[in-house]
Amino acid sequence: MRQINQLTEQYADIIVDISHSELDKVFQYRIPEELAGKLEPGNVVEVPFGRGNRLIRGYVLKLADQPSFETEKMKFISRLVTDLVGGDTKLISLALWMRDFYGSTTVQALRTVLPLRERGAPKEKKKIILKIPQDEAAGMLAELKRKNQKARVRLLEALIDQPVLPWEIASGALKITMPAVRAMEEKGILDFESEHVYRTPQLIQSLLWQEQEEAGFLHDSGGTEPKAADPGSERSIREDAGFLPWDKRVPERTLNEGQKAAVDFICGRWESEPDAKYLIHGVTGSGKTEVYMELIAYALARGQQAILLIPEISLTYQNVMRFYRRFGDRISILHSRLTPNERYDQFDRARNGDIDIMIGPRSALFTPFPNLGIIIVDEEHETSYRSESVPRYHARETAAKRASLEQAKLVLGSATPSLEAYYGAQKGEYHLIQLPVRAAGGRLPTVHVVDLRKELRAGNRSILSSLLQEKMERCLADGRQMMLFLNRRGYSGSVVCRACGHSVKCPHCDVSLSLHKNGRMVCHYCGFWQMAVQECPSCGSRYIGGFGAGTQQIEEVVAKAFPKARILRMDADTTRGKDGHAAILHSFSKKEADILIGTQMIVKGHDFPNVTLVGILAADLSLNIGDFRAAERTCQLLMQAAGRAGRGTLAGEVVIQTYDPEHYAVACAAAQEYEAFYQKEIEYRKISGYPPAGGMLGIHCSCRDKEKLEKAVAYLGSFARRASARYQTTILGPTDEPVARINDVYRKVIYAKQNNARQLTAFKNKMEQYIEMNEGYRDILVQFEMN
DNA sequence: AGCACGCCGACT
DNA sequence: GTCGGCGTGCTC
Repeated sequence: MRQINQLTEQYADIIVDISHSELDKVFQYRIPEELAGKLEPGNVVEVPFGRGNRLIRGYVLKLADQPSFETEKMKFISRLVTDLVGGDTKLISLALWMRDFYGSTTVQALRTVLPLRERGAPKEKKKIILKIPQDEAAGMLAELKRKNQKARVRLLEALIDQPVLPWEIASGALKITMPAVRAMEEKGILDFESEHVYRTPQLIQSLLWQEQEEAGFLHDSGGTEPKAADPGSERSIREDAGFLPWDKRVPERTLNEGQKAAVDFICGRWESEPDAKYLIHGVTGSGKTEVYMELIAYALARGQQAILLIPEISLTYQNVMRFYRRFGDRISILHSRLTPNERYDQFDRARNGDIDIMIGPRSALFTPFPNLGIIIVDEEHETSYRSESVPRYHARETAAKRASLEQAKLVLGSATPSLEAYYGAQKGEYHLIQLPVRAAGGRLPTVHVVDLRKELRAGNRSILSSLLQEKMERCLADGRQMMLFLNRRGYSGSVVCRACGHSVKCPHCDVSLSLHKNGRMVCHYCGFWQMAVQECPSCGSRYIGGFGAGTQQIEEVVAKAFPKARILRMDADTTRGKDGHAAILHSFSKKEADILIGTQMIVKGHDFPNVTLVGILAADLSLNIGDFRAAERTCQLLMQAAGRAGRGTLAGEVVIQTYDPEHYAVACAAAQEYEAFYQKEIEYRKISGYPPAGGMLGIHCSCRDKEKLEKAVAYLGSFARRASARYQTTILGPTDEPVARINDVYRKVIYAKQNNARQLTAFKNKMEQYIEMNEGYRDILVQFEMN
């Protein structure tokens, strides 16, 4: 018996749950008898670690039949934490790929890919509390100083200043270690407490979400589908959305020629090209969603599951309802308001076969379906597909990787594809599918371009050109609605002195404060505010005031020009409330307002059939942001904004105001010619070696200490230049990030360009290794971003 | 990261 | 001589 066990004994390769490069390697453990045969890759276990054998969490990477470490020294796994079915070998491969490609520790990658259920009440907050009176502590401080017990002196000084001290501060800034605290605790000087902090009750959060759902029901009938016009009120829709099996449902409307061709094209290759990738380039309103639904239905019919990625912003009730109507309860939806536990539960349902379709932002990509058939990335060009935390993965690229691991289809969809996707299509990595006509039969809008320089020469200094004013009048007279879109990028509303040019900056961030109507100057990065100044802090002049156009100012101007019009404004301020965003859109769709004024957020994926006019107030503002994607962003934004007009049966018009009408981003958007834009832009990328023509690595460094950062980054830059000879990379920088300081943390960046992805990854690894080895980067947060 | 082990300076 | 701080090195 024992011998048989010996012979068949397996060993578990485990990654310990400590994100430290020194520990970022495989540790092998023995599997106790009671767990034999029960472990699978992806399981979470508790293992004894270190001399003290303290129990820590670990991830099972794989099982091995042969030990790769002396078995005598090998310890046993203590217990299985989540006794759920593992077998997530492919997701683990995906995590390891993410680690290598984007740069992170194995744990960080695993944590992103295999989200964990938080245990009971694990969220502990450790604190140190001074137990003796402060004057007594002061006496003790003198004694400690005499004894030269530096660590304790630092701690006591801090405690006299602040009797309750969070452990993070003590261990971080003060470099206090556990033994020091223990000793002082024993002497009765302080108390060491770990207080259980419970996260916000989940119930409230889900209620908030439901509330938004309720609001969504009310205006869902404003959707484009003719079917929604039935007298069925919100109640019957809800019941209809109930729990019929998906295959009992009918397609919500028949597909047009183009849609049908797209579906046939992809389904026709389902078997013969199991890991084929597709890019659907469909003009705004071309009905990509219907195509997605057919593809998903096809996958489901074959016993496969589907993931639909959407940008967070377009997770509106209208969109979601259409899927519910079609697929019923086989769907689950992730959204930002789910707690980690709730999110985990949804993944669990996917694993158990309770659901077949997952819809959600970035993170939905990691849904552990047993037989994934298709991944769809809607609005593939959206910037929110790039994660801002390590590993800084891009959902489009990662989806492609997962699709090939699972032999699943990948479908990207956009009206304005990213250069990456379109370039991929040109190279034959993606099948390109064009949907050039609007599904509802509507025509693409007529676009007018207004040269603001001419306007100024003609003596019109208003934000509204005469053409736009004219169109607005017409639109209002016809009882239609309009959207005014301000393409702004942080400049607007800044407070500038007209005498000396001084602009008022946030004391914590390197951005100008924005002047708001309530007389406050607000920082849009950290939320800092102060009352508006009356005199210039620099020269004392009284000629200081708001400069540039913020949405508030535009609202005022429009209100003055059209006193009878009902205006809604949507920006960071008016949507701050829990559901401000949805409430405003809801109100606008109910025609409670004639004019909707807003920033980027009004552009994304909302259908308002009664909107016939879209005004873009300053098209080129985002051209000057100093990012190689500036032109791409601008063109996409303009085309998307223009696409908001004439979504129903009514013809739409668009007025683009610009200082730079000749710029190809503006001109191509105005002509609605994506292809032309792509040709110009890819040429520029090729010449200058920017993605997607070449690979680019961003090394983002940040630190609270400005000098330390500058010094470290300078060294890093010169090391990068020395290494660049071997890896044939071109180094740019170091330079400040576009926002050089946020919340008192300074930020710098170095870029490396290299056409060969493999070489660039090797270069990244070299840099990673160098940073690990050098003490000088201890306090610097370094993040890699692969493009 | 976090913990034990061990060296060296201060004080009974 | 001993106490205990703080540096050093290792973790299957």
